[in-house]
Amino acid sequence: MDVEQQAPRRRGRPPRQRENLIETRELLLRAGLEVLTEKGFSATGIEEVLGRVGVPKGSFYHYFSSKEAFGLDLIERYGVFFARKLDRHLGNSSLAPLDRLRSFVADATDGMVRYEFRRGCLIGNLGQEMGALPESFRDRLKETFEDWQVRLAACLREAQKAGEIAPDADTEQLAAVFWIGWEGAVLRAKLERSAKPLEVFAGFFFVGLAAG
Amino acid sequence: MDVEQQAPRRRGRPPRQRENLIETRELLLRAGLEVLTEKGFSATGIEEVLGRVGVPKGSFYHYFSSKEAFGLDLIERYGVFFARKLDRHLGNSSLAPLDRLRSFVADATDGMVRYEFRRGCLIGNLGQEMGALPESFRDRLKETFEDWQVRLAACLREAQKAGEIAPDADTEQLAAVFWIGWEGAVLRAKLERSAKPLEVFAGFFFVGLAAG
DNA sequence: TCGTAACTAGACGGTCGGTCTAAATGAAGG
DNA sequence: CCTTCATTTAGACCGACCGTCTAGTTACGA
Repeated sequence: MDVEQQAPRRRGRPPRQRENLIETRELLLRAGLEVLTEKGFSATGIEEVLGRVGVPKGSFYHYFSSKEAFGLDLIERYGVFFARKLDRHLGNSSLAPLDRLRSFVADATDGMVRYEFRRGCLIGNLGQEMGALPESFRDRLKETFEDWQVRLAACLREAQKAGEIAPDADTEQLAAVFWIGWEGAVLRAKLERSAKPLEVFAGFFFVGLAAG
Repeated sequence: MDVEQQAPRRRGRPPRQRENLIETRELLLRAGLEVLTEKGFSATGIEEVLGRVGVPKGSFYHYFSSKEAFGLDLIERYGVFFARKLDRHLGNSSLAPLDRLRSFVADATDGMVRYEFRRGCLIGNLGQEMGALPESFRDRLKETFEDWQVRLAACLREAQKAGEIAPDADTEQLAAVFWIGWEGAVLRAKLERSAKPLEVFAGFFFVGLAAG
């Protein structure tokens, strides 16, 4: 799924008939996502992103006012992309609530395997880097985590109704634990180049769920 | 505990009588630890490290063959420092085994509070950055985690003997879960500038331990 | 006192992020 | 059709900074 290099670009305003052509801005965002999930923000130069898709620097600063703005856009984008994936799984009412979470775990694990554990989670990456990032990133990253947490908590409440977990369990807190641990597992999986950490954490989480 | 700036340095080989004086190399490592736990490896320039302690660039490359070598030294150093801290807690036989782990958690939490959540775990930081780091770091980081895991597993076995956790629990795996989740919690605590993630994860972990 | 090892000063080349100007092209209006 | 203007690309350029390296300074041992 690598972003393919576009053919050499013609100068000037491009013809409107380009419905099949991927827009430059879109191209930059996709490539940015790829690179930043691998290397993070500080370690990535704009030029590397540009090089991947054969877009010159002038275009970048036409579409984005700065690297910081580009990063914020990527966070937004990744948050939406991920929330959609999450909903696809957690909202799948043909499965029992906890099986929906299991299916998300399987999907995410598969995603890491597919890229040979080179790519992690953009939000986790940037969170870790926060010490070196523009302060504007912090709230966005926090909000993104909270958003995911809300979606998971809803699923856990359903699990509660279905009797899969204890009725007095704090679903909000359990959802928080999941994302805390999951990010740790992704980090570790990237380091070890192995799906083991993901399995180990998920396994423990499901056991712990039962214990409330 | 910030590394204080040394007095302006004289040129040339320093007099041997410097027992009270902190050695330059030592100074650089301490400052490096401070900065890298905050900002990671890629985002940190050696000039920032040098500036903190008033050491000129030439000295750096006298003591370390490269930034990479410096980083490897820091990993080694941090690993030892942390293992010692771990042993102090987990080997404290005046406490029940699980209380020893609790005391480590409290100590580590306190450490993060003290630095206002600006500093995280060096190993976790670099692990996340691995995509942009020299490949030589990978094994060191993995080994460090494994080392911590072994130490914790020993403590958990004691807990098992003391009947604090189920006799058939897989202590190796539980130790792995702890470090996976703990790193995630540290990441999140840094992002949120709050001890809550640490508490939330630790709380869940201890409950899950009981459930085996 | 001289030679060498230990250490420092800072120049150097290279890269990066961001800006800026020029050029190319399509769209809209007459 | 032809002019004008908005849109987008090309890439030179600048200042900042990074990691490396060489020349130089100083202490120590013989």
